[in-house]
Amino acid sequence: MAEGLRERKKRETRQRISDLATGLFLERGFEAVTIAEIAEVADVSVNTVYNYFPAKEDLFLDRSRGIVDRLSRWVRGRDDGESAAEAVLRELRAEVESVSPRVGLMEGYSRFMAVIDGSPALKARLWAVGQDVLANLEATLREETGADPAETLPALIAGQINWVHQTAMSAIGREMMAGRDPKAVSREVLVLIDEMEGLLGDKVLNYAARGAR
Amino acid sequence: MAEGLRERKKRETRQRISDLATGLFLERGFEAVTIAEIAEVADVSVNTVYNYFPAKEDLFLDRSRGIVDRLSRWVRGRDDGESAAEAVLRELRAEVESVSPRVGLMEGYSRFMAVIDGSPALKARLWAVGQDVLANLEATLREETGADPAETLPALIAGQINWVHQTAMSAIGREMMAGRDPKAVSREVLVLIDEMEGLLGDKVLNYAARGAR
DNA sequence: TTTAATTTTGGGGGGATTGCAAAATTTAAG
DNA sequence: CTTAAATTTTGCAATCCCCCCAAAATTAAA
Repeated sequence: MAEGLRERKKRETRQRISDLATGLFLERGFEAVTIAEIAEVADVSVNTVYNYFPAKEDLFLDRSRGIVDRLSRWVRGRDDGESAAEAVLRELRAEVESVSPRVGLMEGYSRFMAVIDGSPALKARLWAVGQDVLANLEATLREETGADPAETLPALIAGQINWVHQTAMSAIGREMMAGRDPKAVSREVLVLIDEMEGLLGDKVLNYAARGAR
Repeated sequence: MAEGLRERKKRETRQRISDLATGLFLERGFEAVTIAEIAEVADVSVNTVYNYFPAKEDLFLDRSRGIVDRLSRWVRGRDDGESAAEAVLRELRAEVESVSPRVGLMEGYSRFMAVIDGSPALKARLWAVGQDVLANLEATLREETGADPAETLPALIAGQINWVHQTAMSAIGREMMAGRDPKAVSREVLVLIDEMEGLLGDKVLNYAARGAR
């Protein structure tokens, strides 16, 4: 599967447009930058921008697509005897504890969050992504437990697990945007995660334990 | 405080525009109806429509503003010895059990939900309203418990309570949209609420109990 | 009746997004 | 290497949401 010139160019063009656009957004905010301007800076036509990105938001949130199965992967990879919620808590803690940029714990994330915070369109889009994550998780829980389609529990458990994840992520976003130090935020969020775990009911904490009974 | 001619006319005009717009949306969907068309049907100028409604979505979700303090009111009105979560569960059950149109349990709600479901803009707006509800609830919990501003628990409890409410509401929306009978949905959702209560942790269920120390 | 305050309207324009067909580029074939 | 087919880029026109401003119409107040 050798990659031809055409494919490579397409990939490069797409990346260049996204990078330049992101730079402009970080500098001046989402709404202040026009598609026409991005096209000009990237030296392509406006239509070409739309050939690669269906909407303006996709220029900034290009990566967010890759995380729709994040929770699902964590659940699928749970250890023996470990429940779905426990696996998510463990993985989440690992990311936070290691001050991973994948959860936004990095220098410069504050500007990124500020751009999102300043744009209702971006916030709405992020929420939509979150909905996909939730639907995905519910489907995974159903598969993993072989639950009857009429069963409502998987959706509820997914909701609870998703709440933990979302709450942690938004806490990170909020604190980072406030200019806090990533390591300090990491410590705080770990405490927050402990607190959330303490609030969860036993049924949630034990749902879909691998190899149980 | 007699109401002058001017005020009455304004109120009537606003209502007429909203009603006509809603009718068109229900008939043909949100995006398929243009503001210009609404203005024409209402016999006003496009600018007048914008004088009353800041955005197109407000023409359809005009009422949703009045519910931002719904959960807060329920919590504030909790009985002696009753916690915040218990109060919300009680009020929610009462609404659902009485097949109240306020929670969407009514004839014709299916078409309403279908319009929302078919429009990302409307869904995003509803989510934003939900965020307001959540923020409101958190503030109320802080007030009611006199929690320290640095305390994170109120936000978490608010999140859990909000989850119950949102989940119940979206279940209603989903089932109603599927053309189910309101009374049947009412019964089902009551079961769902029981199930959710069974998932909540004790700390959540007992938070902010009135009169407790 | 005159004057002040408030609404409505028309006109203009910016910016996102879409559709279409022509032009440019890359690939494949001969 | 030349040519034809496939793919990408581009220009152009158009739709629609939304905003701004000043003139015109309407209502309230003096």
